Amino acid sequence: MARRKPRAARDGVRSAEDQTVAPLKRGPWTAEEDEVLARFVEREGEGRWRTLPRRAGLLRCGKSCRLRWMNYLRPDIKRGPIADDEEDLILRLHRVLGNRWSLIAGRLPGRTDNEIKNYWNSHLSKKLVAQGLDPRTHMPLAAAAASGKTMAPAGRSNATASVPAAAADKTVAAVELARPPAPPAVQVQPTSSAAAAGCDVSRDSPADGGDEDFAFATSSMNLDTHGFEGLGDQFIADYGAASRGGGFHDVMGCPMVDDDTFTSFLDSLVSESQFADYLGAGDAAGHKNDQGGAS
DNA sequence: AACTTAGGCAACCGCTTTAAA
DNA sequence: CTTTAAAGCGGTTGCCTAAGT
Repeated sequence: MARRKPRAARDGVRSAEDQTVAPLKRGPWTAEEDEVLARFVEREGEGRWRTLPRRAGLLRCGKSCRLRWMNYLRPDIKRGPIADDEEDLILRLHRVLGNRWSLIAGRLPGRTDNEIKNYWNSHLSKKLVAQGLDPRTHMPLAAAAASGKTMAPAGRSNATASVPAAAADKTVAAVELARPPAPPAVQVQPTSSAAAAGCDVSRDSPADGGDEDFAFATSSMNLDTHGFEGLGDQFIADYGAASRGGGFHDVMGCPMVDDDTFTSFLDSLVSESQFADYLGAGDAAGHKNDQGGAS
């Protein structure tokens, strides 16, 4: 449901994308528009969003069309309330990934990043607070307050605010993992270490299918005295060794893992049994089950 | 019944990265 | 190498509605 009054109508400002001949429509999508868009995309396929409105005969910007399709019209969208197992998975993934909504959504078939983000903001974050946990760090609120170190907002905004774009990377976290912070629990921030190591810690690229690498994600973990999920940092090292068959790579002076490794790691979160397998046998060869990239 | 408040969520904004020209 | 278009992401906004007073 759309209820937002078009911003242009509120402040008279039009974006560059709106500087077109016909005034673009904003706000709620009508059933007719939905039908036009859905039919067009089904016929022509996704992509070329910028020109799609004109080709489809819609008075919307391409961005709006893409968003509408991705978050609402796509045939594989799952409707209905978030199930308990989905909620549990979101919690676990968020603990690892932070506010990487698209990546989290990529592990919940049929769910969109927007949906998960909204669900988090309106339900889960409050749930954690009610349990005495910091929704950003998943640490006990008292501990977080005492340490004065809380997880910076995950995702690009944080990264961009503190790290030059060119400094983004897949590698930093592994460096941190090799030297986990001393207690009390501290949320590792990619920023300083990235800068120090000259590594790149920002978002993943669309080209890699949307999967963040293991390194960045783990940089968002709570590397407290118990390690990830209380399993201990050794798990991380073991996991990397098992899934790569040779331990973490070392590239440009920064140990790192590839997308497959990280994907397997995420899959292990999706499946408790797989997770247990990793802990037990360390045989990750049969567990690679990439479900695709982000939404 | 009328009014106020808070929650939920779709849509939009600003920004970055990547690829193509 | 530079510029531009396209795609994608996370944060924010603000309308609608249910609950509370």
